Amino acid sequence: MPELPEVEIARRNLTRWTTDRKVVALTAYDPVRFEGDPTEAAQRTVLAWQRRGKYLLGRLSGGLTLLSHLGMTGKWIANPALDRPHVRVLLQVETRQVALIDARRFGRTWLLPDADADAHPRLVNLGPEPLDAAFDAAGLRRCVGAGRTPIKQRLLNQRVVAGLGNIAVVELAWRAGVHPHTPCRDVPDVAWSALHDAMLAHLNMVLEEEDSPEIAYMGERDAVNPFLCYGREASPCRRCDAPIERVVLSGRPTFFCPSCQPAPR
DNA sequence: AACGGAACCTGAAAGC
DNA sequence: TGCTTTCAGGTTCCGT
Repeated sequence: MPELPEVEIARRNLTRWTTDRKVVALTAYDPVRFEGDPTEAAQRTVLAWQRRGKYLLGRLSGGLTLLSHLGMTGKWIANPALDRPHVRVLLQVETRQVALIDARRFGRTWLLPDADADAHPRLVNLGPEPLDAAFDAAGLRRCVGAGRTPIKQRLLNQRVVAGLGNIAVVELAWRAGVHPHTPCRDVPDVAWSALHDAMLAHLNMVLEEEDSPEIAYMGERDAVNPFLCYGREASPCRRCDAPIERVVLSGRPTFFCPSCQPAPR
């Protein structure tokens, strides 16, 4: 269940594993979730891996891009065991192979000409990158706007900001002391810099905490909950000891502290 | 336009 | 123990 930090870690791993190497073969085992002709990747060189929101773009020589979205359970790993289940895409380069593992099959992969990838409908409407140095608290406020929609729902919209997921939004609302239900127009002026700080603090914490060749997502065996509020229903709030509550907002599990994140009137 | 709900999928965990 | 239900860090689509 990858969000921005997990996708960024995948980008760094893929860069380390495949950049400047020649593609021996690209294989798609799940045609329904793969668009394009995988055989066209052979003999090309992997030039670079980029990230936009939760999307990975693998640039190949000769003007082709391998576009990848990890869905809910996708992850790129190096040299998978031969009996590893759920291998959906296999990219073999000189000296190594990397695989997209995706149990739930919500992930999607495309092999497209660069121009088609850059103009892909999934990418063109994405909001700004949270980690862009030019994206500050004022920018966040501007993108979110002043409507009646709950702040959590707005921040989950990839057109508003690209890359934030359910956990990130739960975490940054807790960090900033803002209730997830707060209508955007009612977010206090002083809260915007707190929200922006919280966003960066959360993303950077996860980038550091989960940096590894294979991330164990929540729910997988061995997974440890590294988050401050998410998934901690009924546990004491790390700031004030009040029990964390769980509700459903926009169909997604939502955790908050009723004491440090007072409900909007 | 905005919003809720269903759909797309599977497997681990909880419930009976 | 074993069958059933619930739930999950995403996104699109469709009807009201």
